[in-house]
Amino acid sequence: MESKSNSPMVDRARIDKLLDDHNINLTRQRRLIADTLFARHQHVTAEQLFEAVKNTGARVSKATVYNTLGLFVRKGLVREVFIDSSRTFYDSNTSHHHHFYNVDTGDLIDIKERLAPHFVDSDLPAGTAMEIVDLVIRVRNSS
Amino acid sequence: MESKSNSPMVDRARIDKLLDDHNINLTRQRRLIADTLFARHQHVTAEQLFEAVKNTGARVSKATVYNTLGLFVRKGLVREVFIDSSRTFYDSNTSHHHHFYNVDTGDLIDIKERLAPHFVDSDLPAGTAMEIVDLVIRVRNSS
DNA sequence: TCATTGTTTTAGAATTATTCTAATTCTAAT
DNA sequence: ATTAGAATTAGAATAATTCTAAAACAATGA
Repeated sequence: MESKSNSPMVDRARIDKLLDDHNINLTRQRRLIADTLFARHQHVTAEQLFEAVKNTGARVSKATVYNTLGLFVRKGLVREVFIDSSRTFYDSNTSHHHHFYNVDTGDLIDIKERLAPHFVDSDLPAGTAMEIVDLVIRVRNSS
Repeated sequence: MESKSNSPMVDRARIDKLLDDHNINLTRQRRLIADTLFARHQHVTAEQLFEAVKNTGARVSKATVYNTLGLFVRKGLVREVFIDSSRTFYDSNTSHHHHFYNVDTGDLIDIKERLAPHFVDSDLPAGTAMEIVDLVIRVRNSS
């Protein structure tokens, strides 16, 4: 039994259900991208994901990787983490957590503890509601 | 008494001293950029600053605005705040504080209180040292 | 079943933020 | 003044991201 897929067959149903549960229409490209992205918990850039998908032998354009990641973000499947102007990461873990970013290695590491301060509505600017809290702690290798 | 400068003469000495105190060589372009940037506390993108400088009648290239902002960041005169892939703000206030970002208006608003969690060395990944804590609370207009 | 129409998705092309590098300007020494 | 080296500038190149026109798909009716 052969397969061109980059993930074991047992995962196919899981990925399909994941997309379906989030009201995302199934397409060949979206499956390929999701297979690679959700193979494990990871932080990847659009470029890295594009390369990873390409390495499975699949043909998907970079624009589609961007479009699909944007869709996944809107649908709550992945979370965007903005590190700097040329490093937007996509985190396959959407649970509420924060990140260490190692400026020397480029690694993004989860902060397990919920150490973020708690904000209540009255803390926010008048007429606004909280969307999301982004906490990134930049660290460097202590040489 | 006339002046092509976009800031009152009383500020000239202040700006010059500011750059000098941070070991930044004075040049025509850097003065023009700093005059506009430090006219008041503000959060601006490189593009906005470029336009603002241009509106004073001065001729400075956009590349120089980018290069100069990068230099100012390295010298600790301004702080970079990464909001998303096409919105890097430069904050003329370098004191330790965080931001509300209104996704509807694009406004960046200081959080006065030091509500960020306190991290000690042992909280950090092994072999790393803290660089900076970036906390951005995204809010939206509650319609 | 097969057009027809409207909707969704894809990906090449265009855009735009940012960086790079070659040319220019400045500084210091002779 | 002239040269040599360092610092600075800005036009050109790059690369991340978005746009849009074409392609694929879905739904409807003859």
